[in-house]
Amino acid sequence: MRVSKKTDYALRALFTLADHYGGAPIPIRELARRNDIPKRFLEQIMLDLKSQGWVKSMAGLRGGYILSKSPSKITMGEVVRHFDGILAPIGCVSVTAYKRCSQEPVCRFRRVFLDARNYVTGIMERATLAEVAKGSPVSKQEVSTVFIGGDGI
Amino acid sequence: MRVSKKTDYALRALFTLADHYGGAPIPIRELARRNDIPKRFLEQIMLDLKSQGWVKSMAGLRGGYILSKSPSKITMGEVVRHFDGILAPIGCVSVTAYKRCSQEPVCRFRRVFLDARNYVTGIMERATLAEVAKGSPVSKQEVSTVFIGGDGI
DNA sequence: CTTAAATCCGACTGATATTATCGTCTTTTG
DNA sequence: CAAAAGACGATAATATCAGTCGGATTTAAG
Repeated sequence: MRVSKKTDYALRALFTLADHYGGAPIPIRELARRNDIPKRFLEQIMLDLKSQGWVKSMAGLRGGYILSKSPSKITMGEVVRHFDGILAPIGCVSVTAYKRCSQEPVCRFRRVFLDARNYVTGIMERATLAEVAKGSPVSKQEVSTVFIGGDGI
Repeated sequence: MRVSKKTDYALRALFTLADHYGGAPIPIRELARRNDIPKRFLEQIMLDLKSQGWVKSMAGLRGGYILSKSPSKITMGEVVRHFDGILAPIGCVSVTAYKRCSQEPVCRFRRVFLDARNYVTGIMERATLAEVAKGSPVSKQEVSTVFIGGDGI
């Protein structure tokens, strides 16, 4: 799985909308500002999210976007799959975007990628906006924190 | 982690060489034929593998390639990292190719990708050519994962 | 009924990565 | 010396990424 900027931005926007679920619509300008996303780019993304039925829009003054279903009904896996096409690291172990490989019958390492795929799709498909926003654990051994990038968080 | 064709081809060639570790050198033509890889493309890849110290070459008649170290000393993780640059799904959770993100202090979903990264790098770094070729298990059998959503597994 | 704020739509672009291909040169050994 | 092999540098077609742009439409408030 590789997560593109587009997916990243889509998730940022969706989590913001999840925080305000039930409230007034939030305009793109505000979503862009709060999540540090190029506004014109986010426009495209929001239209895409709308066509997938994850958000609803209201045009005009005081318009904007809201989630069109409960945050517990949208998973990170769906979103990544929609924008990046695949959760698996390689086509031969993908369920939803399987691509045949001539070496499959004799491949030595396919099972390793399959293992990775199984774990990743597992957590991604269970990662609903609601549960993730709440901070519910995602895996058994979620270590307290791993500091990456020098100065931690 | 996304696995490119180049990485895929490199792994195919390496596993073939691992099978013949200690034996005579195998020419590119043969590696290409056996693994269904464009020969001219594989040339490039083998040079790259050589510059990384994973294989050695012998020019001339009866020449070809051999592994330059034991199959137990080369991991799939190293190979993927070399060719694709990153094992993590996104820069903000990468250790070896960390990229700062403006939203990191407030990001809701980073931890989910971090979890995926931790699992994937774990198995990839344990996946030596030797162990994988042998068929040894590489995962940690963490079947009873955590339930994020309400409906369990 | 005008206007400002918002979404909607399609085209376009520049940069980079991917997946190779090609021509030529050098090295080795039977 | 000839055949087979690797070494090296250049080129190229295509795809993907990450936006940008211009303008049209919708809506609520004044």
